[in-house]
Amino acid sequence: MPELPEVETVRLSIQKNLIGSVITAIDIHQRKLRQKIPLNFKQKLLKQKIFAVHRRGKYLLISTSYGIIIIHLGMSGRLLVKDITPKRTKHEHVTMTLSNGKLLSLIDPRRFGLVLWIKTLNHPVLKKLGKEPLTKDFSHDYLYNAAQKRKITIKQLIMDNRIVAGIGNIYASEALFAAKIYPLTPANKLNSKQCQILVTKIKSILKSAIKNRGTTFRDYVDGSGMSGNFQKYLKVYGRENQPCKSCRTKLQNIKIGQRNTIYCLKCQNQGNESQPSL
DNA sequence: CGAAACTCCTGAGCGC
DNA sequence: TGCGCTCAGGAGTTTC
Repeated sequence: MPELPEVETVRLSIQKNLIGSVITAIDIHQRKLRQKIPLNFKQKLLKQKIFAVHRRGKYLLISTSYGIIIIHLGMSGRLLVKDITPKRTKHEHVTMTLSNGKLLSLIDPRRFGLVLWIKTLNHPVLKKLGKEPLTKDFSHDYLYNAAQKRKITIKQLIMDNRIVAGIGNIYASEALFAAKIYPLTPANKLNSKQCQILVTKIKSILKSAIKNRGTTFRDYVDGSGMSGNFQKYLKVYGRENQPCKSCRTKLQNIKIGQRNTIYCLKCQNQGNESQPSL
């Protein structure tokens, strides 16, 4: 499930093949994704040149000479740059032929992904997004202030893309473990120090995951089909009933907002007065 | 307004 | 071997 580090890894792996290329053909085999791919998608983008590939949260932004392609990989999405082959693979919903002889291909079995053409960055999908976690704007003051007004759990807060963009279930779970914060803690019960530690851990974990080219748990691969490495460093995600890497206590699983949340009962103290150490 | 429940979708994994 | 069931979950929508 691609979160910020996986999307960034895809971006880095596809950008060299895209920049400077012209889109010479577009084939849409399945329009029904999270939103329907508009009928004018092809007409807008045909013969346009690609200038840059950016990322915002979990969204990829491909800038062309006329507008921008927004791609979200949802749960099971893959965006591959590959050689042109005669037959299309299963669940290959959109392909774009490039002037350099490559094919940009979106494969998404569960169809939770998104492909849109937008004229400018001033679009509702992007405007709703919160802070970019690896920028200075995402500070402990910002998180603390955002948390003060909210009764939801801290895990739900950091997974809310309107607050901070790009953190999903894997990295939220890992960051809370690293910060020694109990995932069910109400957001407004966190003190300033805990926010500071949490922000620091979110940044360091995301950076480390990008360095390791993301987490391959099930489906995820980068733009060239290569798996990530960060799964080797996961401390809680996917480790229900296994011993905590820090204290050997059996890790617990709870549902928070319908999502599995693995945590250590001992390391992630339930008391607000706990003073997590760095 | 916030919060929680519900919705979309398909492959994998399971028991029988 | 294959059927039927459950689960995974990002983000939009609905309900209260």
